[in-house]
Amino acid sequence: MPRQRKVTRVAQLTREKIIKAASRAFARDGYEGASIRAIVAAAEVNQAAINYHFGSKEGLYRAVLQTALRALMSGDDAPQADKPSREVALRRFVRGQLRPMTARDELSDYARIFNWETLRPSPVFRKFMAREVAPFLARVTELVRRFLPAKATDKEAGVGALWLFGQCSIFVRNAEQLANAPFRLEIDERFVDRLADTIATWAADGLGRRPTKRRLRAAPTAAE
Amino acid sequence: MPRQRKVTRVAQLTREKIIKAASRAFARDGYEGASIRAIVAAAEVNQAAINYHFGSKEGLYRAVLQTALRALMSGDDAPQADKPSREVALRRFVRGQLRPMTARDELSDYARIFNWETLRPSPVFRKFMAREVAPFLARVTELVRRFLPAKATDKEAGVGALWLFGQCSIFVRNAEQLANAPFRLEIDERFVDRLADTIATWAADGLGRRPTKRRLRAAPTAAE
DNA sequence: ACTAGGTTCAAACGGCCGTTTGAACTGGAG
DNA sequence: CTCCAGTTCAAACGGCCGTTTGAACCTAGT
Repeated sequence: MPRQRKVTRVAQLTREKIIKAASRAFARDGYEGASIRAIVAAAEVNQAAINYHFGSKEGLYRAVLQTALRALMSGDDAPQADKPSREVALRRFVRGQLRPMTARDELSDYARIFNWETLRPSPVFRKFMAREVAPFLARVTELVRRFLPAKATDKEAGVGALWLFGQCSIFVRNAEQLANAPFRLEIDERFVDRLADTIATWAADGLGRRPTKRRLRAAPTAAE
Repeated sequence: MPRQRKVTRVAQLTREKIIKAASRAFARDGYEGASIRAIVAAAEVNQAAINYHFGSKEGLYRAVLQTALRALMSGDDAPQADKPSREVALRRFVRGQLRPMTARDELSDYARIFNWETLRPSPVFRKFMAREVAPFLARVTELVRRFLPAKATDKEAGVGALWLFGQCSIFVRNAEQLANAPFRLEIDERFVDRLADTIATWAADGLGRRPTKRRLRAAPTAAE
């Protein structure tokens, strides 16, 4: 599918309908699990429209990832301005990460798409996104660095950033099941606010002290 | 498929070959992504054998989950005996969780199967496993409780347990990609040992202090 | 050695998948 | 108004999926 020379208004609307429906489908079922037929049914367009407008299912996914990344990156420009303390910045980041636990919108769809990618990276993601997420991660790395000793290496800060992501993402991924046994938690805005407090505090206290390397190394692992 | 009255030796061997190949396939591709044809090819058995021995793909998955749970539960009886300090116990747990980062065996397959389940719970998992994993999680909850103030509620300890899981699982899920940009880490036993030290220390320091509730609540979230 | 029942096998079934096709239909520039 | 590039559409294609079938093949008990 070579680049179109002209794009009519209705065609642009079709594209947007498809991307919107596709975002929901890819978030719910993953790239391979989502089907073209389900997407076009939700978008109320013809099946061939996807191959016409995006070339292939993979091309559509690429377009969805572009849309997702643009939305996730543009969301947090404003709070950059007021230079909050590291604790406030951390708490804000954590709360933003936990947002999909209660929110039910396109942003939480995008977050879930990236969750699928961490479990089974698609070829599209590997080639197209690997560099695009780097600046996003760099921002978290800088946040983490504000808690680490000055001489911490880039790799240590990167590990810290990933560590921070992990603390949030497990609650997002299991949000639905937290309501059931054995947790029996009521997931509402109030709960997520308190959870963000807890995680931010625990994380800050953990990062705050320099880890004493090999302090516990004498302990043999269970699996050996 | 009603219960067999007799099971020959060769038939039992066929079942084991299937479960072994299926564990790898389900771990790699997830329940829906793994195909019967790929499993029987790896196991070198006839395609109809799965429906004959397990009734359906879902029945096979149930059998794999049973095998996985049995292996995961039996793995950590021994270290219970010597009553290690809470720090040593924590470090040991973390190292055990990180094991699949370097190990390439059935246990890491099982761990990955459970990772799939947290992203997209299968009906089999919901019905069959919901109660079975409870005791497994209870053990982690007790470990977390040793770091929390005595008056911490069950729900708080449960949140702490999940928090601890999250810190480990993100490294396991992204182990493959840590070697690439922008991390460029060399994942070997030495690295995982040091990572376990770091996580255990950070987690212990975080849990060690009682979180000051609402300390940071004044900060508005970025997404609103 | 015979046989009955447990097990394997190749083939086929219907169904969903992503993609292609070619004709029918528009809408905006001339 | 005309016309044609841009777009929609219904139908079909080949391929992979889980499952079923019925005959062939062991194997253990008599």
